[in-house]
Amino acid sequence: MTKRQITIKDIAKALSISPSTVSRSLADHPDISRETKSLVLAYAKEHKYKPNPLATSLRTNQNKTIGVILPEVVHFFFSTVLSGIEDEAEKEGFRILVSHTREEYKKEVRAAQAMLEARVSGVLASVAKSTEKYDHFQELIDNDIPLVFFDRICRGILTDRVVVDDYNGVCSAVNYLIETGCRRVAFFGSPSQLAISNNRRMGYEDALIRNRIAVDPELIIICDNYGDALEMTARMLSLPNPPDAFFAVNDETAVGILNKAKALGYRVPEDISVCGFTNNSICELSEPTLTSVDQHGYEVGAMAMRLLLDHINGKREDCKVVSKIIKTKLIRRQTTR
Amino acid sequence: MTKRQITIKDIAKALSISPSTVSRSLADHPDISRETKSLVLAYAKEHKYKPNPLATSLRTNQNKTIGVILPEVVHFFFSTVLSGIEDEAEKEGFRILVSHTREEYKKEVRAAQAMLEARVSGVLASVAKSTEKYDHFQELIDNDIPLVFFDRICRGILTDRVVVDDYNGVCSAVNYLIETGCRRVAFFGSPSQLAISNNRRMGYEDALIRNRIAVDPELIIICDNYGDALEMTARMLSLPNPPDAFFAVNDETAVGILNKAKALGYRVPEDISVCGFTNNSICELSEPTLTSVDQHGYEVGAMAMRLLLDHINGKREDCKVVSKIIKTKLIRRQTTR
DNA sequence: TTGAAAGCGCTAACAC
DNA sequence: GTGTTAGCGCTTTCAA
Repeated sequence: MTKRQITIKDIAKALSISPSTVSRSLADHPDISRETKSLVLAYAKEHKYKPNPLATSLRTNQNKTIGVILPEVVHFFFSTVLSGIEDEAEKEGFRILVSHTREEYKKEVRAAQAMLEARVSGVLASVAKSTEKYDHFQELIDNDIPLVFFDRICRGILTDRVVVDDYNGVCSAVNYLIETGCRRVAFFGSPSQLAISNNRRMGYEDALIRNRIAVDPELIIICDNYGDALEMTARMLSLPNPPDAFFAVNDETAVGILNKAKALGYRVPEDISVCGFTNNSICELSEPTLTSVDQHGYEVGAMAMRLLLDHINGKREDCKVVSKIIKTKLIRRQTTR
Repeated sequence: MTKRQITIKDIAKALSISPSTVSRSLADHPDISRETKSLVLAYAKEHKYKPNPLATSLRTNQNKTIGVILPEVVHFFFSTVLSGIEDEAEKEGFRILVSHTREEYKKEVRAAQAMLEARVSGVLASVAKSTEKYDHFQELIDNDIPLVFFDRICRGILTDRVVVDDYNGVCSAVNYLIETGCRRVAFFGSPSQLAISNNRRMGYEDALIRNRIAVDPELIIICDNYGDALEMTARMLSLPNPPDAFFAVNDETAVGILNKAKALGYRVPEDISVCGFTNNSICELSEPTLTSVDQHGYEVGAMAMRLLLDHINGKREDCKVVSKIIKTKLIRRQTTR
C-alpha cells in the first residue's frame, strides 16, 4: 500500500492538460485562465498534492533551507537564539538545518562542509571556543553561500554579524554595583581568546575608571564555572583587602560565588553583591534570586536571520558589511542592593 | 566570480569519459577499472567535486535527512536527547531537520506537514503537552514515512517507541527515601494527561505500598514549577502531620521545595529529604546539591534514532512494534540522607 | 491561453 | 569495463 506522492504529471493527466499548465496554475501565473487555475487547485487540494521541494530546488538551483552552526544546544543563550532564528525563518518559509559543534573545531569544519554539500541558501554561525582557523567559513563565502555570524564572530571573515553589546552590558552592570555602594568589585572572566571575553573585561575596567576606582589586578581572575567559582571565591574573600562585590561572566559562576559566600557566613547583598551574565533560568531559582544581564538571545537570532534573508533575497548590495549590536539589559534581583 | 559547483558532467568532459563512468567510479562500482577510478577520484578531489544531494535524492527517491519534532529545545532533557540523535545519525551520514513545537499543538501539526513536504526519510517525535489529536502523525505513517516516538509517545499510533522508565525511576527513588528513614513522602506531580505523569505517580504509590506505608492523598499534589513549589511546600509543611521527604517530578520544582524548606528553618537532609527528577545541571548548583533521577536522555535519543535507521534500512519487518525502555539512575547527592 | 520540449545533476537498466 | 539513454519532478523558453 505504498502511496506514491502525487505529482504534477498526475494532475495533468487527470485533467487532460499539460504539466506546464499545471505548474503555472500552481504558481498563480497571470497567463492562465481563472477556470483552469481553479480546476487545478481544486484537484491538487483534493488529492493532497505536495510539491517536491527537491525537484524545485534542483531546477531553480536554490533551496529553502538555512544552515545554523552553533556551539552548544544545551545552553540557555544559544537555545534562545535558536528560537529567534526559527521564528524569523518560518515567516519566509525557510527550513533550518541545525548543526551543533559542541565547541569542537573539527565538528565545526564538518558542519560547514555539510552545509556546502546540502547546498543551503545561507548559513548562520557562532564559532566554537576551540576554533582558531577560519578556512571552512571562508570556503562557504567562496562558494557564494551568504554567511552571518552571531555572538561569537570571527574577525578575519568579512560578513554581516550580530553581536551582543557585551561591553555596555558589563559596564552598566558594574556601574550599578558601584552606584549601590560597592567599592571593590571582583571580575570572574572567561579564558577564551574570543573577542567577547575582551569586550567584557574592558566593560568592567571602564566602569571602574569612569567611577575613579583603581583597577586592581588581584580582583580580576579567570574563572567561568561553578566548581572553580567555589574555590576562587573563598580565596578571594580571604585577601587582606577583600571584594565587596562580584561580577561573573556567566550565571553558573555567579551562583558558585553566591553559594560560597553564603557558606562562609557573608550576607548577600548586605555584605556582598553578586551579578551574573546571561539571565539564565537559574537566576530565579537561586536563593536569593540572582541579578544578571539579559543578552536578548531571541533578538540576536531573529536579527541574524533577518540580515541573512535580506542577503538571500538580494535586498542588499554585497559591498557593505553590517554589524548589528543588540542591547543588553540589567535584570535587578536580590543579590544586589 | 560566481563559482558554479562542479558536476559529474564536467568531470566526464574533462576526462573524455562518460558521466556514467564517473558516477560509477565515485560510487566505487566493482565493474570500473582501477585506473579509471583513481583518475576520476583524483580529478574530483582536486576540483572539490561535491555530489548534489538534491539530484541524488530526486533520482533515488530517498534522502538522507531525518526530521525531529520535539517540544522544547530550551530544556535539559530534550537537548540531551538531541545530542544522542545527532551522534547516531551522523554515523550513517544522515542530516537532522529539527522542528520545535514549544508545546503547541498547532506548531506540531505544521512541523509534521513540513516533514512530509521535505520528504524526509523518517521522523522522530515527542508529542507536545497540548496535543490531543494525532492525525498529523497518522498522516506521516500513511505516507510511508517511518515514525518513532521518544519519551512522550502517543498511544493511538502504532509505531516503535523509546521511553524512559519513569515508573521504576520514581519507584526506586521513593524507595530510597524510605530506606533512609523517611516515613511521610510527599509527591509533587505534573498535571498533564500524558502517560508519563501517570507512570510516575504509580511508581510513587507502589513504592509506598511495597514498604507498607499508606498512601495519603494529602501528600499528593499537582505542582511542577518553582514558583508554585515555594507556596505549596510552605502549605504542606504546616499540615498537622507534615512530610519528612519530598519527591518532585522535575528539578526546578525540587529546588523550590528545597529553598522554601531552608527558608522555614528546616535542615536538609536532616529534617527533610528532597529528590528531583531529570538530573539537570542545577542539581550541582543548588545548596546542598540535589539528589535526582537521571533519565539518560542521550541514550533515549541514540536508541530512537537506531530504531528509525533500522526501519529505513529495511532491517526490520514492519509488522512488529518495538518498545524500548531506557533505565533511569538515581544520582545521590546532599539533599537525601 | 496553453502545450511541447529541454534540462537541472544524478543513477541504472540495457547495450556493446 | 564503459557508453547510451531514459527519467526522477519540476520550471521555463519557445512556439502555437
